[in-house]
Amino acid sequence: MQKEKYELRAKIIKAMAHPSRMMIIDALAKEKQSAGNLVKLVGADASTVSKHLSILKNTGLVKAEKQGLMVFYSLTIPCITDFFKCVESILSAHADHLMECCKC
Amino acid sequence: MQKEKYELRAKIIKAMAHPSRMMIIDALAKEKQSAGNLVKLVGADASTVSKHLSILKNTGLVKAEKQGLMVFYSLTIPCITDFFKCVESILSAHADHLMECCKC
DNA sequence: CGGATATTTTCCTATATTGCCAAATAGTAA
DNA sequence: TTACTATTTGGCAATATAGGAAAATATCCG
Repeated sequence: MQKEKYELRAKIIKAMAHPSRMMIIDALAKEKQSAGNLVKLVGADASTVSKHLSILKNTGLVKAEKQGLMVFYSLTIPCITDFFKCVESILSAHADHLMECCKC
Repeated sequence: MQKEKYELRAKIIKAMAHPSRMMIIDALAKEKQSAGNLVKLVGADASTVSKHLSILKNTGLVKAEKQGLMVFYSLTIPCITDFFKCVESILSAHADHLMECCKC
C-alpha cells in the first residue's frame, strides 16, 4: 500500500525535524564526533542529546561505534545535507537561490 | 546566532514530516491540485487536510490561488521532491542506492 | 575490587501535534 | 435574499514529543 510508504518516509524526515538533531547532522557531515562533543555543541543535558542520537540511529540516519568509553557517531548517508540546500532556498525565498537549488 | 538558523530549518522540515503532508507534496509535484482533490487523495476529514495545507503554506512550501469557490495549491519549489530520493535510499539501506543518491 | 569517566535509560512533567465535529466564511447562482 | 458548494476556523480530546534529574550501565585504570 502507498500509505505505508509515506509513513516510513515521514518517520525519517521527522527524525531530522528538530533544531538539535539538525545541528548534530551538520556537525557529523564534517567529521565523526563523540557523544560528549555533541553534548557540548548542542548545549543541552547529556541525557537529552543521547535521546536525540538514539532517534537518529533508530531511523538509520547515523551509526555509532564504540571506542573505549566513548561512542563515536557518523552519518550513514553523507548526501543528507544536500537536502538542506533546498530548505535554505525556501528560507531566503529569492528566485536565484531557488534555481540554484533545483540543479541538485 | 547559529541556533536560529537551525530553528528555521527545523520548522520547514517539520512541515514535511507527516505522511499526509508528504502525500500532498508528492501529488503537487505532478500538478497543481484543488483542496477538494487533496481531501480525496489523503482520505481524511476536509478540515484536517485544510490544516495540513495551511502548515505547508505558512512555511512557504506551497502556495495557494483561489479560482472561484475552489483553492488550487502548488509547490513553490519543485525540487523539494529530490530530497525524497535520499530518504528512499535510507529506507532501502542498500549501498548501491546510497551511492546513486549521493550524486544528486 | 573500588573509583572515575562517558553514555544511556527511566521517570516525570510540560508542551505540541493530530484529527474529528460543528460552526463560520466565501463565492456562485437562482 | 436564499440555497448550495468549497474551504477554513475554533474547540476539544487523544496521543506524541521534549527535556531535565536521578539512577543505571559500561569501560578503563589504579
